[in-house]
Amino acid sequence: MDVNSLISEAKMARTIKEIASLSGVSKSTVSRVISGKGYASPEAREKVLQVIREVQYKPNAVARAMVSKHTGNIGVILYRQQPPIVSHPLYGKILDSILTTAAALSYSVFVTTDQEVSLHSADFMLEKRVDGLILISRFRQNVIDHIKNFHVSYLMVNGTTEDNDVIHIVNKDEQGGQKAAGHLFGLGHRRIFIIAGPQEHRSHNLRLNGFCGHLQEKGYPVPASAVAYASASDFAEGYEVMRRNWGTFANHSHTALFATNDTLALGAMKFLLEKSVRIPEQVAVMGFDDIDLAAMYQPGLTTIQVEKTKMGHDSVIILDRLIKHGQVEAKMVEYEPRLIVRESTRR
Amino acid sequence: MDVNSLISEAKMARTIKEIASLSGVSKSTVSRVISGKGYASPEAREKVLQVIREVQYKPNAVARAMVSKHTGNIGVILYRQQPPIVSHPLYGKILDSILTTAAALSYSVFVTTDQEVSLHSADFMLEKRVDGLILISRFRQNVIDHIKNFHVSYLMVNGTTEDNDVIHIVNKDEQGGQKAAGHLFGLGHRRIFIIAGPQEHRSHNLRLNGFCGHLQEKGYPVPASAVAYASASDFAEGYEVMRRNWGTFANHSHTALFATNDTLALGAMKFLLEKSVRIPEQVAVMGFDDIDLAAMYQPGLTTIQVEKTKMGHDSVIILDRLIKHGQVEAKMVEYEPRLIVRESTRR
DNA sequence: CTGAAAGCGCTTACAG
DNA sequence: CTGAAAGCGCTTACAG
Repeated sequence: MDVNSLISEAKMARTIKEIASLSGVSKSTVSRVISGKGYASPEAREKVLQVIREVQYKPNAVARAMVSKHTGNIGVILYRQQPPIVSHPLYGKILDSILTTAAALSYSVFVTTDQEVSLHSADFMLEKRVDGLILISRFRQNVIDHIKNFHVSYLMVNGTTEDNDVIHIVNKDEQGGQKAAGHLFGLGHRRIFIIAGPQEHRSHNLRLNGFCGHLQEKGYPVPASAVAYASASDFAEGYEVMRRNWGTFANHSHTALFATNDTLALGAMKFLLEKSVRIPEQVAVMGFDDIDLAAMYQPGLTTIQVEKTKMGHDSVIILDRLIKHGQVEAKMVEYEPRLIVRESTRR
Repeated sequence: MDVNSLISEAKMARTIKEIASLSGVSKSTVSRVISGKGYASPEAREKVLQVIREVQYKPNAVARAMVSKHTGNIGVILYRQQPPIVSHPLYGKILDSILTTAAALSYSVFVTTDQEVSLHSADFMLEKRVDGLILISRFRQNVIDHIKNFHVSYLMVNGTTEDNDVIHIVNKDEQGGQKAAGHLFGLGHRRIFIIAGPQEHRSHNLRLNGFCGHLQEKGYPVPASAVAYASASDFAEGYEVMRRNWGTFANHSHTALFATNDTLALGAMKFLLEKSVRIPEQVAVMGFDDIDLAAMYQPGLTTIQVEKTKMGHDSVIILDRLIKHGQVEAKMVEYEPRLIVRESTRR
């Protein structure tokens, strides 16, 4: 059978063996010209390359992985009880950046989601023999311990864990909380209401602490009555918490509102706007994260910017180093958050 | 070497061979108890299962794929020139649904992004020997032709192509456009301004046609001066187009605005709100898609809901059938869009 | 019910 | 410079 008759057939998945026979050389030689390592005469090389082009041969990455012991795949596990998964305003951005960076380094990426305590996704990724794992959000210690048990590179982005062995990529949330407080305080606000997201999340907890700590230092400790704890961190909950606390809020003549993330802040802001509260004239509002929506809202939301793109990018770069060298310089990478002032606090 | 000494070692990737020797049976038997097909004595089964548990054996999916000829992986290629990729308000939702459904069917999913004309991602997925491919958004014909060349199941979600061989999963955009026009017309609006997204996108084009067609039927054809063409479909562009057309808009005393997607509508709305235009009293505004942001905005945006979750879900179900049976009932699956009325058109 | 053998599509030494 | 052989970790007939 000659090359042309093969070309006219429907393209099936070819093998290196077929390429070898069509080129009149051995499998070994084909393998060498494809990989570019090992010798091959110019003539052999030329012929092989030509055949490969003609039959549109695509090397089988599965077979390659089988012998090379690495798949060129990484897994991203995003803990979420339910959607939004990738459409989460913060994690989606981190993931975008992970995808872009991974592609540049020729990794393919599996994206999975799982319950906080479940080992299922992790096991699945382990079976697929991913070269590395990126954990986003909060994972229980049993999941971490389980992953640690196996020889796989992994790290955690924006996560919660007391485990110091785990490589962390995080925002300086406490410092961000301080900056937020500093901004509002500098504007003259003394009676500030706070909507605090779930405190078992490291970031919400640190942001709240940073915020309150700064005001305390200034001599204006935050009274317990000025903090409302949200049981979730989404828009609907922000709206609802504000609604529930509307009485308290108005009675104590608060002049500003801080929420430990933008989504909560925006939910609360929608409620305030519905009540015809003028923002920022009557109430200044601040969030945290700088999700896209913060700039889109009217009025634009003042916030503390988390380096989502940098976090995603660096997580892949660091994971790549971990995969290739088995170790990495620092256990903890922290990013300085930045104050973004928009109309919601501007006078 | 006995089981206990092995357990105490760091867990390396085990092989079926080790399990066999630890259990005192052959590889074949181990394979049979794992797969559950083929006979194995209760004693053998018990012993093997116990050893597997003890050493935390994870079967190597790569080796499995090598022989079974299917990887259990599917690839999602999302065409995007640049971010947002997964954080795109519409595609992110579709992807969430794809991830959830794929997980339920035990598929792992690769998420990649690519330029419209590039074959790179497709080739990469082909080399990884994915069982199937989901194409989201617009792909040029050369990419489609290229994929078609290989024996891989694939389909297109919310995409643009004249190729009738391709299985499509789409929203009834033209009908949606008619519904939008019907709603505004029913409210008494006769002078409606339109911001139309890039017309090379099937959906923007059909939405515009449906909208204009309906008004024409009612005897109120849309004058060319009432349509502004946007060169992109994002928020910034919506804002900018509204800004540029503000003069025309006000002069011709338009009472309503329709944009071919929510993001454009919201951008325009932000501009109007900044100009202190009262919505909906002075201008009613409508978008299309029903992204999360539409409900979050103040005022909430009236829109035409696209079945994002259903589209994502069904794309996986259909792809799965295609993978398993090589064919599928219908070439085209269309969803009926639904009108969602919110404050932006409510009086 | 069980094991030895062959084979999936590659790569990697090792002879020549 | 090139080819034959072994092997990656499984599964699948095929004998026994």
